[in-house]
Amino acid sequence: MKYTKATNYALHTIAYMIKNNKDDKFSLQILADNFNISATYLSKILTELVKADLIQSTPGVKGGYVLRKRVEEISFMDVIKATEGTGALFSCELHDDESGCQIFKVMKEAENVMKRYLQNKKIYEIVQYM
Amino acid sequence: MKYTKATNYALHTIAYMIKNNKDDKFSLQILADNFNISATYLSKILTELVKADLIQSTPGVKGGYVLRKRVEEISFMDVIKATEGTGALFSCELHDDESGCQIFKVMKEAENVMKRYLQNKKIYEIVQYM
DNA sequence: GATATTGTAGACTCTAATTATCTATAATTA
DNA sequence: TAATTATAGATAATTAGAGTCTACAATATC
Ligand code: SF4
Ligand code: SF4
Repeated sequence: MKYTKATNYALHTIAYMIKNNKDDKFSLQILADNFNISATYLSKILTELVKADLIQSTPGVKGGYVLRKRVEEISFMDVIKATEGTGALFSCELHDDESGCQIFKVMKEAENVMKRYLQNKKIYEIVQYM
Repeated sequence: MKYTKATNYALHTIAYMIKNNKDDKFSLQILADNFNISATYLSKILTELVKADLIQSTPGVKGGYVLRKRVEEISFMDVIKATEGTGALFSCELHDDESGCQIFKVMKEAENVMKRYLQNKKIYEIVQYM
């Protein structure tokens, strides 16, 4: 069980945008060069952030990505949710109804305490130390 | 990012043993039949629990598995650690030194709050409700 | 000591997810 | 219209997860 690299790239991209003039527009190419990955690949990741309404994209000349929210409103969890999805970390198909299951309940609550922590941590808070 | 099925099987096995006379010896075949998986596959999983000293195995006639600890000492985390390993959920190779990294620090602490929760939850506590 | 029983190690297979890349297309500005 | 920028789609490589099968080692019982 590991976070995907996509989550890593997404977190870094947001951190990068906040760090380098949070109101600027950033081009895909510039951002992708930072990680040495292809622009189309990063695009797929950033498109998830667009769908999550964390950033906005505009095509065409002078286009690029720009933050959609105030930095105080962008938490680690917001980004992670966009790239990792919302499914539970623990699930099973042995019984087909997990509700009322004690094992599931514990695992789910454990997941929730982690997520609450990440929801309360904003990315801008740590950017100044990078 | 999801927990592996091996973790699911491991948790269920321990819960099963606690529920069905915690001092008995259980044969691999009996346990595997519960999940409809091959005995050798479950063996690989249970061997991890043996290495983690949670259960003990004895081969030969009248052999099987038996709990190694008092039920008060077996937490969710103990079992999960055995099957999922101890590596961090979040890691990266972009910078090769993660220590001092702010992103890593947040992600690691988030993971830790989940793990602390799971360390405090003992399996026997929920068995009675299954 | 031979035999039946039980767990383990190793080789191996199958599938699905992750991690990408490349090409083509759509939208926008100048 | 041409240049620029993001996105969708097809596709491929790699890895991790999930599982089986065969052979083997250890133990008890006769
Ligand atoms: S007891 Fe819970 S975790 Fe176990 S098989 Fe049933 S629903 Fe799944
Ligand atoms: S800043 Fe931290 S998470 Fe990002 S690449 Fe460096 S070590 Fe990894």
